[in-house]
Order: sequence, then C-alpha cells, then structure tokens
Amino acid sequence: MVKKEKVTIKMVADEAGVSKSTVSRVISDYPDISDDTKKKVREVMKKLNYHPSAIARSLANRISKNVGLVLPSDEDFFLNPFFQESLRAIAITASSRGYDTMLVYNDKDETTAINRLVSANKVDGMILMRAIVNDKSIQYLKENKVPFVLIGNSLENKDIYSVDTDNFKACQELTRILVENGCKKIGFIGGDKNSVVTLDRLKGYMSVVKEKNLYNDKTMIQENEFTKLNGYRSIEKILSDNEDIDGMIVTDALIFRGVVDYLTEVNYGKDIILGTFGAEHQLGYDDRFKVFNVDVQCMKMGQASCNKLIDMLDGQKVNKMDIIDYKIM
Amino acid sequence: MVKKEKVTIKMVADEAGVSKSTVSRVISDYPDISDDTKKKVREVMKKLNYHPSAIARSLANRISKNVGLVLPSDEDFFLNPFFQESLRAIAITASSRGYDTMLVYNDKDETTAINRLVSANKVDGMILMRAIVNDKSIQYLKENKVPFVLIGNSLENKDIYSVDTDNFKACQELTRILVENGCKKIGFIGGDKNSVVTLDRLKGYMSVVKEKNLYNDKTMIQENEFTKLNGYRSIEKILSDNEDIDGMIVTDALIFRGVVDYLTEVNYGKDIILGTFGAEHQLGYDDRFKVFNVDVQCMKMGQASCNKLIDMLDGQKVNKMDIIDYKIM
DNA sequence: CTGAAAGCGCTTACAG
DNA sequence: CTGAAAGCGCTTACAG
Repeated sequence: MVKKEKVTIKMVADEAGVSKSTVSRVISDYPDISDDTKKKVREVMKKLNYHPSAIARSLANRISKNVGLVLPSDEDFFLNPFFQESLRAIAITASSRGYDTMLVYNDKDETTAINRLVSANKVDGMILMRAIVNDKSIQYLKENKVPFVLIGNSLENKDIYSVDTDNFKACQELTRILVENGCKKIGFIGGDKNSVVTLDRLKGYMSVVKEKNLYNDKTMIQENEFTKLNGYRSIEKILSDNEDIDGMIVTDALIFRGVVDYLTEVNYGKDIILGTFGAEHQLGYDDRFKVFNVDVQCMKMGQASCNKLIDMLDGQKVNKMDIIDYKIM
Repeated sequence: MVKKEKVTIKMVADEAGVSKSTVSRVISDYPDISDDTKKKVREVMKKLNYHPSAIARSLANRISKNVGLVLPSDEDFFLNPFFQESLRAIAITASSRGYDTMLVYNDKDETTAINRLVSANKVDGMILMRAIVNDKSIQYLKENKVPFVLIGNSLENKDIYSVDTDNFKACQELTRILVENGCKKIGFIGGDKNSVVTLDRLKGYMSVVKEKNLYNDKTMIQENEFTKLNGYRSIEKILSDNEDIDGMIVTDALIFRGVVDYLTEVNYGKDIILGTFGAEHQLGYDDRFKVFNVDVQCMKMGQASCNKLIDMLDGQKVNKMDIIDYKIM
C-alpha cells in the first residue's frame, strides 16, 4: 500500500493542468468557471481523493464553518433532557448545512471558555442554550460583535437574535386548563430563580392566579434547582404547608419526576392534577396520575436556532425573535 | 471606543521590540528564551489583549487542539443518559487540558461525517462513544491512522485503544446477586443486538444461568432498542410467556424505566427482583420495587477516555485497554 | 474564463 | 538566546 500523503490543492491543479486559483474556484463553485474545466477538476479531485483543508480555508477567508454551542456548566441544569435533545438537533442541522459543532461549557459568571473559542477564531457564531438574569455571556458576545442566537429570552437584552417558546402564554394556558378541570388551589414548582425560563413561566402562572382570584400563598411556590430531588422536596414542603392543594404546575421534566416520586410514595393520585413542562417521553408517570404537559418541542427549537444562526452568517435577513409553538396535551 | 482590530503576532513583536519567532516561542513557552524577554513579551500580550489564532497555529504545525466526539446518530441510542453524562465529562476534561470538543453524529454504516472532520484536519483525534458489531467507523479510523479511543469493546478489533466497563463481569455479578436473593427464574432485557455492550452483558447473564443451572427459555430474553417502550413491551412479553419469573436483568436505564412503568401498571412489586444497569439518579423507581443497579460511572469513563486520547496525542505511553470500575448497589 | 502573486497568522529548521 | 526566511494550504483582488 502506498504511503498516504496529504493531497493539496497544488497537486490537484498540476494533475488537472490548471492553476490553484482555478481549483479553488471550483471548490467554492464559482459561477464563471467553464463547465469543461469544472468537470475536469472535479474528476481529478475525486481521483486523488482530495479534501480541502478546512484549516487553510479558515485562515485565508476567516470563516471556520464551525458553530459554537454554549452549554450551562452546572451539572443539574445540563442533565435536563431539553439540552440533550436540542443539542442533537443543532448538531444535525449544522452538519446538514456544512457546519461542524463545537461544544463549550460555560460558567455562570465567566466568559473565559467562550472567549477562548472566539478569540482563537475557532467559530463563526454561537448558540446560547439558556439565559440567566444578567447574563455575562450575552454581554460578552454583544460587545465583541460575535454573531449569536439565544435559545430563550433575555430580560435585559431585547435587541438580540433569539428563538424561544412563549413561556408566559404556555404556562398561562396550562394553569387555565387546571382551573377548567376544577382546581381551586394550585401550587408552583420551578427551577433556578435566575433562569429566565423559570421567571417567564412563573409570571404566566401568577397571571391566572390573579385573574381567577385563586387562593394564593407564598408557601405554594417553590423555586430551586433543576433536579429531581428539588421536585421531591418541593412538593413535600408545599403539601405539608397546604393540605388542600388540588393542582400543581411544574416547570421541568426532571423536577416533575421528583414530584411524581413523592406523590407515589405518599399514595396521592388524581387528587392533585399536574401540569408540567416536558415532552411525553421525558416525563414518566402512569395512569394513577392526571397530567397535562406542554411540549416545547426542543428538536424544533434546536433546528430553528441553528438555521437562524447560519442564515445570519450567510448574510440573510432574519427576524430578531422567533417563537416556536408548543403543544399542550 | 477604538475600532477593534485583530491583534496579531506581528503587532506584539513590534511593540515588544523582538521578532515574531521570539513571540511565537514565548507563546509555546520554549525553555531557551531568556526570562527577561519572556516577561516583556507576556506583558505586551496582556496589554494588547493578544490571543494567538488557533487556526493559523493549526495550519503551521498541523495540530488543531480539537478532539472529535463521535455520537450515535440513532435517536433512541443517543437519548440514553449515559451519553449525556459522558459527553459532559469529556468536554470538561478536554477543556481543562486546552482542547476543544467537536461533535459528530455518525450513522451505523457511514463514515462520511467522520471523514469530513478528519480530512479537513479539524481534529487531532477522536473518541468513539460506542461500538457496534462490525463497526465501520473503527475500521475507517484504523485505516487512516487517526488516533482514537473507544468507549466500549470492539469484538473484531482487540488492538485498539479503549476504555470500558467489564460488562461481562458486572452482569455476572448482578445476576448472581439476584440468585443469592432467591431468584430461580431470571429474564433478560437488552438493547440493540448489534451493540457490543448488550452482547457482553448477555454473556455475563448467560454464564450464571448455566453455572447455576437456572431454568432457561428463549422467551425470557428480549433484545431490541434502547428505549423505554422496548422495556415496557419486552417485560410484558416475557411475563405473558413466563408467569413464574422472579427476577429480571435490564441492561439500560431507559429500558428500565419502561419496565418499571409496566410493572407498576400491572401491580407487580417485590415479587420480581430487578437488576439493572444505570446510576441511581438515572433510574427513577420507588420503594415498591426491589432493585439492584450497577453504576458504570459514566463521568469517570468520559474523563478517562479523554485523558487517554490527549495523552496519546502528547506522545505519552498509554495502556491499550483501561477498565473502569463499576459499583453495584 | 483563468493565472500569478500576495496574503491569512502562525511555526520551525537554520544560522549565528 | 534570537532573527530572517520559508512554508503550512488555501483565497482573492487584480490583470488580462
């Protein structure tokens, strides 16, 4: 077997009897190259099994063909199925458009990881997978004029590109459904208080509580982390303070699992109607419970955010904010 | 505010009154540069907020400082919490060693995605997150002499670098525990038959079944996909064919959830002892069940695989195979 | 429609 | 201990 050597543009050019410039142009599929030479060059490329070096291209034209994915570094948050599924959708979408995906784990108050990717020119743009209150990453990306799209909603930055669920409306609708099903006293369990998603959903819930004049007590609202344990403890706490609760809003699949665990343990069933965020397959509960869930369609979100970023990089005009529809079932 | 311009090595060199070569050498921390100039150059770099272009470095020295992560593209498989947790460990480990992580989703019988990353020089090495029978990716990486480490076990390739759980032994131990707890007739539910993990665990189970001369019927063994639904249907099938089953081995957290769902529905409890793979927090079940689980410690696996790959890239000597210990509880 | 040449921002023998 | 120069493999005005 012949020793493999990296095939370069030079070798293709020589073999095809044209200049490097010409080869370069057929790589990029320039319109003003004659069909004949295009064809010839392509044949040679195939014959030589030539693949342009992305690195060299990047250096020459400052385009990396990489998108950066910014994930929360807090374990609890990341364990959320939402991330796993969006991440997959993003990577697959990127790939289908000729981009590769780079991962960054980002701390709440640090931008060093992001900074590294950006200043090393490793990515053309970024996707942020959550927004927290007073988000440093968003600040950084704006200041450095890095193209990015946020999955979520930033309270402080309304002029950025984003893709989001209408969490206020979704949670409002969900709460109303519980009311229509007879609930008089509805509790709320959310994730991290600094997470904008939690806040938006809380507002939706509150709006119905006020509108319908439902009984309302602070002990009915718990916000902590995005964990199963939090769900377990929060529902325990709420029930011990409010025996007569007949409905619960839960903002997250992981938390929901903890809630179901506790309710199963103490033998609750349909006495409490549950409204939760999360797709059916992420939840896990059985017939003993009555559950309404809003599916925010993370696959769609991931896809939309990635397409939006790449459209931006392509210089296309895109909306500032896109709202992805949810499904309540 | 001054318009931001990319700071290059040239500008640092000029400002510090040295040559580009020298700056380059202090970037790489060469030993034979005088402390004085090192210090001076570093000051200038900081003052100018200089960050070397990773792209340019890559082109010059053919090192990308990226590791590629090869994930299964089949949705079912990927949804497994195992991947999510290993992935995070890998990305964090890579980052701590100055590497960034690139994602590739790979089809069973295709190597195009991998090929793209490799031939474009975007990565220095790869981590494969599973092995299937007759794995094309492994073949490809071997042939192209791409450094890689496999998380798992390849039946056909014993000469590659890998990190794995001793799945045979773990499943053997798990099955024995069920026997010690009085089980006489133990079923088995696994994931994809083409997945080596499933095969290894099945062998461990079978070895005990034979050793202890347990009743053994093909209808007690189900292998399908890595999904919750599969768990649900498989246990249903097994129970309908074998009413007197008193133990079940389940190879996967997601499948386990389906099993628990079904058993809950039909009001089974401690009559069947469950042995499963998956960490406590991935499982989700309650006191009604008696469960033993083997935690393969995915964080450790991810970490070990990434460190191993980077050690290899650094030219260090590493073991061919590393076995990560598991915990049964 | 195509080519020669400069340039992208680094690294690294080589020479001193 | 340090510098000048060539080179990594592309792209892209510019000229024809």
